[in-house]
Amino acid sequence: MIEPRILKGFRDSLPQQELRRKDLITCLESVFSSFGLVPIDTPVLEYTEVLLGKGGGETDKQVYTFTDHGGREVAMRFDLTVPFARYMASHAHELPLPFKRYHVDKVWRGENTQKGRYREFYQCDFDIVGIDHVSADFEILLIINESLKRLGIPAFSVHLSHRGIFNSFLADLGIADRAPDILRCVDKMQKIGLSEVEAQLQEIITIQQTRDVLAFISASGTPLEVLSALGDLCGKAQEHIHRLSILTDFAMDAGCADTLVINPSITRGLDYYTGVVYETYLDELEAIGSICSGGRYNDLASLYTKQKLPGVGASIGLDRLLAALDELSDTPSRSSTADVLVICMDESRMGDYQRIACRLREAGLHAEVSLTKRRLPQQFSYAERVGIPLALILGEEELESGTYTLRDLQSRMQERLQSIEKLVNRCRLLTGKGAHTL
RNA sequence: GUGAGCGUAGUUCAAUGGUAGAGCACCAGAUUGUGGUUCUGGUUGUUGCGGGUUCGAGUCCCGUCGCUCACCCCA
Repeated sequence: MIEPRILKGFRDSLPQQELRRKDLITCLESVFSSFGLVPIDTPVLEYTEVLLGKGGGETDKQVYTFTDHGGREVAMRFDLTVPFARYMASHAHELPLPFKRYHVDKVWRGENTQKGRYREFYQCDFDIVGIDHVSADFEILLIINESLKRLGIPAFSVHLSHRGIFNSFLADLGIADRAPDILRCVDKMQKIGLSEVEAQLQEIITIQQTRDVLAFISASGTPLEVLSALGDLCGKAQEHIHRLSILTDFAMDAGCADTLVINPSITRGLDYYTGVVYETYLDELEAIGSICSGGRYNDLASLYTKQKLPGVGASIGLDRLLAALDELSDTPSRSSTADVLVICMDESRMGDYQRIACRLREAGLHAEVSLTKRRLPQQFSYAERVGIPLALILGEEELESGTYTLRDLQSRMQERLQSIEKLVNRCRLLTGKGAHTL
């Protein structure tokens, strides 16, 4: 016998979790579509040189690579953004610009595991490519907002910053060459706090420079107040600050400014961001970290093409978001999609059971039939355990008289219905599924 | 990848180196067309896996796999 084990950092998904994930993805996709974004797909495997580019970075060590049967050096995608850059370079001439896409799929990273951090996980990306314009930055912000609202998340905030402002500020201090280290350090602000960041910064730059940097990232208040403070600290970045202020104006006009926070300590670790950057936190679950982040990257496709393809986008951490939704909602999750369980009273009447179940299915209801005769309590318990709300009892009496006994498993009330139409209507009412629902 | 802690029944947890246990859950029956109570009976298991020390290992040692935490990085 072979032990049915699975690899570290890889997981099976039981129906209960998988249904929740699918529901979540369906909801997000409907939001994306409502903005006119279209779905795309790219291969799981790419040439190693395509994914790693010039290479040398920290991500290289985490990428699964191997030599295929034809001697090619191949790599599994570790995010959806880099393959997308390659995709745009390959197909830009076939696509309308600006191009808006979304992509939800698995990616792989061979790093060490931790709670909520796995070697195989889902990413959910949405981007607008082909224009470098504040309107695109704003639309991404709006999509983040709408997504979280539609998921029923009560309170969240989108933290916004701009790489260009910070870089210009660092250049003024004469420490632009250490920008990547400083950004990485400042990015930990949320997690390790101000004093720890200060200590780490002093190992990179002077005490005075550290004070300046801390003053910069500590600016807080309303978006307008922060922008004004940044303007004082960083005169050469007026263009970038102006862009953020237009973005803020748009957000106010669109009625989504209440979730907006300008937070200069947000930098994003990745070095390919060049403009606005986003991080999204749940007010009630800050400890879980950012559940949606992204930003503007204006040089991403330059590895693959001379054509200028500026883009802006964001990525939702589905696993984190699922964990968050689990904590926030108290509704029990189901492991069935059925609305009605047709009870088996007599195995020789299976044809009748399925015939009636099909009538329910044609009416848009999900009907599952018990395949063997078991004691009634067992069939009821099964339905309740997997989350099927209704049971349809078709015994000798009902089949002879053409009637239907419908039981509400939760209330344990049941009633006799005189026709299939009445049965359908009653099921729709009890499950909250209107006639229009499919 | 580096460092640390943990791994016993489906689950939550016990067991001075000396016969592997309890609650909950689960299954069967009392009740073959009605599940929430009660009663009776039952399975709870190669103590993650593999070696070693010992008369004897869940317990001590080594290795391995997995989980958790920190670093790193990030979703």
